[in-house]
Amino acid sequence: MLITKRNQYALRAIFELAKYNGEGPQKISDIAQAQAIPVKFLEVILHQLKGSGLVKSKRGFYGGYYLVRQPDKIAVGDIMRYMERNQEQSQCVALVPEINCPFKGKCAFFPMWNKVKDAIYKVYDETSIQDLIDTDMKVENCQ
Amino acid sequence: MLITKRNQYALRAIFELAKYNGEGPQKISDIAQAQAIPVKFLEVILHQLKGSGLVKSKRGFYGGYYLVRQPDKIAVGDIMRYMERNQEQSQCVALVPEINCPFKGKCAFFPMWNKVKDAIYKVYDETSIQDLIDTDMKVENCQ
DNA sequence: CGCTTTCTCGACTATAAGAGTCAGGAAATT
DNA sequence: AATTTCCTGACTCTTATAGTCGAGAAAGCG
Repeated sequence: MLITKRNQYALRAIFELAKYNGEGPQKISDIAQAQAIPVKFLEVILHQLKGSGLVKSKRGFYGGYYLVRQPDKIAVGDIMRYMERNQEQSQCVALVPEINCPFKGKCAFFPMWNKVKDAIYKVYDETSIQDLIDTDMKVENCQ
Repeated sequence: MLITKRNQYALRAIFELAKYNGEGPQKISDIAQAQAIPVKFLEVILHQLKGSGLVKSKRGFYGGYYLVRQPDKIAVGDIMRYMERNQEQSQCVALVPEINCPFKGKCAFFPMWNKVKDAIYKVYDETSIQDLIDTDMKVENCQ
């Protein structure tokens, strides 16, 4: 699979937060239900996302998660870049861990993999969470 | 990993065949050695690739695999499309098997995933095996 | 012809990344 | 004080992918 569940869930969680942006913190359990994500797994993911500075949380009765920025100021690329940050350094364009590459520094495919990566992130960077919400509304109305 | 080993090996195998294009069939074992691919695994992959019509094989003493088309007439996209053909129908843009999608037909992310897929295949289609060989020569000379 | 080389091909096992869970703890709120 | 919610590390489970095995069949060689 091209995109891990974890990353998809991260995207969907922020998408869900954006829907209720300005209405106070949203509970993990509600987000999980709305986006069909296992609650415990989402706990882990949202906690991880705090590190990105995109979301903050509040504990207690009226607790939950909320967005720090407006949905139109958050690009999908911001989220994906954060979620993939650990792989970035060590991997040849999100593909082969460089340590295991038998063609270190002499790989004919390297430039192409880079182009692929750039092309993917171009789409990610051109898509804001607000765009996704707009799409969502269209889809809901049509069918 | 974005690209499976299997698909990378398929690409590398055809790349290797292209290097010796016109010099008769190349043995699996030679290709495997040159591209650091487990022999038995490569057997499976090359056999699979016959179905694409890109390669043919010959058994016996001077046997091996060879390209049907010229390297400049083979795009990386041709290979990748063939290797991923089974996933294509059932998967939402090489991502989530549609059967398991909780948002059937109403997914706000669907258009973005399509754009991503198109962007990737645009790069693949614009890169011929001959391009990779040209890149390879440059890389070899520089270092 | 018999021998070697090479591809053929289904069935099998192994591995590792990712998915998801558990259990107890800590802060807010009422 | 009680309840609700997030916090957090350590754990297990699952599945796709990777890779192997072994017997067989065509092609050429001498």
